[in-house]
Amino acid sequence: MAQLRPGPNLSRIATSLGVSVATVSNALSGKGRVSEQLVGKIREHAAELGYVPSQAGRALRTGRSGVLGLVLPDIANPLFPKIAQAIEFAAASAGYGVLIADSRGNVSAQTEAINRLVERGVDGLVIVPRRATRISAASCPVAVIDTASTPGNTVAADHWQGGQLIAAHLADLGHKRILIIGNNPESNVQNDRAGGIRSGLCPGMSAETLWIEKLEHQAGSGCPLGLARKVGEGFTAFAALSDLQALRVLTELQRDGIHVPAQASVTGFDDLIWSAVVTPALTTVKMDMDAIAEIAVSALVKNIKTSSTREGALVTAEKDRVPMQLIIRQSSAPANPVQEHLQMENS
Amino acid sequence: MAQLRPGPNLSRIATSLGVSVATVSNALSGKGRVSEQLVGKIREHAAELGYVPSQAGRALRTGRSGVLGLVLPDIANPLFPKIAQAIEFAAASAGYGVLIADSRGNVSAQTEAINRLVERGVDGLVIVPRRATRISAASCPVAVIDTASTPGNTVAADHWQGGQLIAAHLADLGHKRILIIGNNPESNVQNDRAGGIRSGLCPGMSAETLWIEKLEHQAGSGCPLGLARKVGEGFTAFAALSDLQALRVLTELQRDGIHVPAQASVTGFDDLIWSAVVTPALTTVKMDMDAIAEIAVSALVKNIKTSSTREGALVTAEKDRVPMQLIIRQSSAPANPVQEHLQMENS
DNA sequence: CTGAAAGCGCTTACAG
DNA sequence: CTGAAAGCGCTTACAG
Repeated sequence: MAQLRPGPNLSRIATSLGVSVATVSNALSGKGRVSEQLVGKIREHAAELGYVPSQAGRALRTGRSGVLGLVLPDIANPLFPKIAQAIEFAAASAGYGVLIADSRGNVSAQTEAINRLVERGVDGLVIVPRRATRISAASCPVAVIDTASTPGNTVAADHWQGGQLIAAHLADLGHKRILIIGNNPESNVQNDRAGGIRSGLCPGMSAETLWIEKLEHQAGSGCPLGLARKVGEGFTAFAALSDLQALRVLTELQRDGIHVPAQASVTGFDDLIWSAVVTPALTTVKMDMDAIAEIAVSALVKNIKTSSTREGALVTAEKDRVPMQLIIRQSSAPANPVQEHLQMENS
Repeated sequence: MAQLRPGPNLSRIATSLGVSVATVSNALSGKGRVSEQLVGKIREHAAELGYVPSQAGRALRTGRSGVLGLVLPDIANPLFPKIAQAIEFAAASAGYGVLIADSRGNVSAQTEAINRLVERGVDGLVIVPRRATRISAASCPVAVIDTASTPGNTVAADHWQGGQLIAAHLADLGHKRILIIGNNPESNVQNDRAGGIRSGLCPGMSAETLWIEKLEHQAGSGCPLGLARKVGEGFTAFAALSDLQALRVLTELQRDGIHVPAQASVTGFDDLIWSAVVTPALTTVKMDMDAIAEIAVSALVKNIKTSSTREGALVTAEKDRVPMQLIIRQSSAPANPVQEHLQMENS
């Protein structure tokens, strides 16, 4: 049988150096009590040989794979890149790999995705759940990222506070009538954001909410939202509950000859890739994904290292709310001369 | 020491059934020659017990982890969701898991990411390279996804042909002067697309290329591109080399009072999430990511199963070019009454 | 400070 | 058709 892993293993280093594998293992891991000089010699030799420890061997022995699973409701979601990047970074920093699984489609696909990951032996799971799914305890520690309203949630952006930032910003700009625009009345995230906006309104301000239908991505753009008419009715600010909807709002207004921000302000959420690219650039509220990922991963890792059984439960200790941050861009500049002047200069 | 994996293992099933582990293993894998009835009994019992094979044990024994690595130049890239989703699906269908790594930043980060994955014991690697990186042969099979112009490339969308689709579409619409808009003259992908467009022009048509600077995502929108002036100069079609740039073009034109598509057509590439959402919806050219992923993964899997050594090289046998597909939406409807009528009806 | 030994769970020739 | 045995590479008590 061919040598499957061409690289050297512990015993090759051991024999080559005339010591035992146990000593090599201890020297390399820094755990056992090995003499300084021997440690040096062993490490040097290992490096020379280009030794790479076998994850399989280690995993079999320790019962830990060193891998975390990431389950997403829909990888095609535009927020995904940021989540994945942040989780991957946090995991890599903690010495873990990240296995992905897409629960595209329904809830049963989510369960399947979780199972696939568990079968691959992940030590823990980061789950961004679909709608308001309750995650039935998997057989490993689980961290859930969504909103405070989600049962079993561990950590999330403070969407409510994010909404308040939008409200305060629009108040500063002097807006009185706000139209909140979402596409999913069932979404915890969107409800938190909308609630935050309403709770943050100042006296004299009012808000209505418009739930628009979800677009089929293939089908081309849906019905016009009639936003120009809303401007006619006196709405001057459109607060979308996601940048994707903000984009829809912005382009429809522009197409219908409404000038943004001179005639109406548009704001979004999430600071998605295009928010800085469109003209005018979108004012938005950003999650601190790196912080969220860091909290989720470290909670998971702590749990993994603590409990010696793999029987996992939700890592619920924390329940962190990570504050969001307002990013002011041109789409919500106030429609007064001073601001317009400034805006022209830096555009 | 606590039982790390709570689940049953082969020997538990074996003793519980009074047979040998070898027989259980053979029955479950369907490889060995085990009597029909015994196979049935064993499988049934395994299912009852909720047996999940240990990947670690299997990996250690076989030298294969059953995991593929996916290396991306920048996970924050908006194309990433589609790539990841497609690769994950293709891999899962072939019985493989997908470990991700982000080579954010420079080329050395890419090498590091590859090493991290190799150290985790991936059986093969799917790499979307940065710029024109040459992938130095890693110690496992590698499939590279980029363009035909990329050295060592295995499979990619036919970006050139995609460009030709755009050219033919604009020709059909009666456009004469085309402005091609890209942001990276070094990019193989963008050059292929631009070349395809130019090569597909009909007699009487002409194209110029405008390379715009890359936006810093944080910095807010960059300088205006002066597109309205280009309309004044007689350009009637703006062919962006990616939907992100198309979005920038579309919103700037609209902000400056140019009506799309009445006064100018706008097209993009990639069918990114927002292309169907904006008003007017973007005409674009779509990659068949599922096909690309399927080809890359199956080439990898074939190579993994064939070669018994893990010494991998680039899986270069195929060199497939997967055709792209034109998706016509409102942003490039011709500016004649008939079309405008149709457009109103289905909008 | 160092080493001999056991064992994690699996698969695969080989023998019966 | 079935089983006994070896061994993948590692870590961890335990003994010296």
